[in-house]
Amino acid sequence: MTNTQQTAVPRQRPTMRDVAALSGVSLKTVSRVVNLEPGVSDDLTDRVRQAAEQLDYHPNLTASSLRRSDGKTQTIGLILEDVSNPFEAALHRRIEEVARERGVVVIAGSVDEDEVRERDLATALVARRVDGLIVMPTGHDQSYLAKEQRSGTPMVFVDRPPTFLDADAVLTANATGARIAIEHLLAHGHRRIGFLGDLPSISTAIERLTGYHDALDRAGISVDSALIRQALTASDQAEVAVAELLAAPDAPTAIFASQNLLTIGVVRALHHMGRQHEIALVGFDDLPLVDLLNPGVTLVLQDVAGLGTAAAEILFRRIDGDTGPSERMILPTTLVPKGSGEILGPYATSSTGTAS
Amino acid sequence: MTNTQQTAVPRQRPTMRDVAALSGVSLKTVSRVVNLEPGVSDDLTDRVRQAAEQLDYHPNLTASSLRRSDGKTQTIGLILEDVSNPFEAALHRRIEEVARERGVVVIAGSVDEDEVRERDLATALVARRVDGLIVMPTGHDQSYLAKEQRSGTPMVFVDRPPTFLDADAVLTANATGARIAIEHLLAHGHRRIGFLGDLPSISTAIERLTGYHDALDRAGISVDSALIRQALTASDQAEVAVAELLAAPDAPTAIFASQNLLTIGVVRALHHMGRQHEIALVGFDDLPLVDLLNPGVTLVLQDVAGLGTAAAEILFRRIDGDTGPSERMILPTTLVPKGSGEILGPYATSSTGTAS
DNA sequence: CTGAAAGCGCTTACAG
DNA sequence: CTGAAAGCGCTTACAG
Repeated sequence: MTNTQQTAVPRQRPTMRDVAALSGVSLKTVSRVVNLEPGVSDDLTDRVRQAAEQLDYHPNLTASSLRRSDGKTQTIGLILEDVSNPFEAALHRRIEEVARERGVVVIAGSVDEDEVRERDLATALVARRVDGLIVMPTGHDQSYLAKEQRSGTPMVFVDRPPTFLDADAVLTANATGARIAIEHLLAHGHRRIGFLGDLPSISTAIERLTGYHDALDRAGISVDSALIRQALTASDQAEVAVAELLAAPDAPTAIFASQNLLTIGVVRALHHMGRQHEIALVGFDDLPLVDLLNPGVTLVLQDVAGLGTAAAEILFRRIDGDTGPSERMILPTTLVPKGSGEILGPYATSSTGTAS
Repeated sequence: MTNTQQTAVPRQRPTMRDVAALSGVSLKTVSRVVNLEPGVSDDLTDRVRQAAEQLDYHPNLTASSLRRSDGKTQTIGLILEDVSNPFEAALHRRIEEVARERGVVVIAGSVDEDEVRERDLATALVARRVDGLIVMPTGHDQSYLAKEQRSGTPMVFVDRPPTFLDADAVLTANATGARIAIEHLLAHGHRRIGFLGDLPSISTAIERLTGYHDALDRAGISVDSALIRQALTASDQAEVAVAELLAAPDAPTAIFASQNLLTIGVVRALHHMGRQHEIALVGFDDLPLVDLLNPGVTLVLQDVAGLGTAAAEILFRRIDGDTGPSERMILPTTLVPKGSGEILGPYATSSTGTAS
């Protein structure tokens, strides 16, 4: 009756050997019962179960996967830029759900925009012999993963395609999404439309700029490079850029923010200037609470759930042995009018805006 | 010169044995070089390094941890309600950062509010022999973890304390935070203050209600249970609750939303009714973009970074062998006035509001 | 239906 | 300074 619970010495974890000894059978019989292999008599099955229960035996999956012929660890790796970014956290959740149905867990990690961290994390995951990898690439060269790929670690890229590597990828139709956003603004009577973009080293940033060009080209409007501001990575930079754009002569009457942090900066700038009902705005990517703003912010939404689910499903097909040629899946975007994108521009006609 | 790269058969991964054979040394010497153990001649070290490079050898951490005397997998588990919830995703990121400095990766999983999933995830993590566990508990009984704890898996609880289990916990001062929120509203001349709460089965929900009671008690105001709405789990429920509260005779002039989803519902309801400048509001937990609303929403913020960092640091102290009595760390909140909480109530005096 | 031996890829505990 | 043998906890490939 002494109170030794608090300072209990960590007992050794029981092993199959312990269960075998207690139930008076061989190791192999315990293994059969634990793995639900058929062909063990009811009597022995019961004895093993009771012994396992009594000892509180829990199988060691790492030992089992080491010996097992397929070598599966029932673990996959997920390389993100930042697990706490809402878009990526949503991606993570979808991937987790697909994995969970198969008894697989996910090791996720953040590499910011650091190529060295991307490689270090990949190494750490491979060292743990994950069954596969889902990567949102940061660096501009994923050829370092080719050896791993050939060694039998399947990998799927998400949101951004791999560079210098042939692998599956699940992407958003960034150019088309951006083009539709610009066409929406054109339809509402805007001709001078500002573009706010992220680092041009990020493939999605370039694709969205391409969509901007495409829309203007199709409309026969020449692109004015003074309206294009790139390499913006944070909302305060976007805020400054908007102030500058609107202060210039021949200022834009509408703005396209090609990433959610930049959209925040634009909203902030317009509200501070009190011009939120005058300058039209369409943003790329979701933003919470945006419908409570006045005006609401018109957004181009990616299919985050679709991206995550598809990436995970393709990965598991590969893990299951599919060796077909690499696949590229492109998911469409949706433009959701909320108010800011429907502000009429100087070229608006009486019929403008009825389409949306 | 045939193009076999595309259909390359997965080569077997090279092992230490392969490196030993190629460099003409023993397995043990390779192990010494790989683990940077001292006392290997420069000559052999070079030969081993070259062979490893040539074969593209990468050590198998799962095999090494199986044999290693400390048995560490350099992996920890994180049990959350939802990895995509902003509060939890931020927690995840902080924990990841602390882990990364030690070469440890994080397996995180979501259990929603499902006790069965909580146990299943814990089992999956233990099967992989994680070095420790950080848990945001969902169920109302964590005694099932006692055996794991005694078997030597350290664990730290975060955000919510464990039930029926003695373990470290890092928590927010929920009652105090709620009390300060109510005192803020009282100071601005409100006497009838609505309370919106989550499921009373969630400990933090109860603590925040306690803070509400405390503030009113201290002010000598009797609690009117008609103003208290509990078991609200989603923003639309909060929206309905606000409509009902404000429609009642002797309606509240201020509202305290004790959780971020509920705050969203209140904002939505007030904006729809056009009463956002009339009814005061303080919310618990962070909400993005809230400063762009009109009025901005006054919030009680938790120290998310502090919670995550502290939980991880305590866990690693335990993993390193600290066997001291279990610790409970309570982090303070911060009230950030943004406008909605400073709307004056019917009992406001001329000096009201100067304090904040 | 049951089990003894070997081995997954590595480290430990020795011996030389 | 180097290495041969044993073993971490389990599954494989047999044999009975």
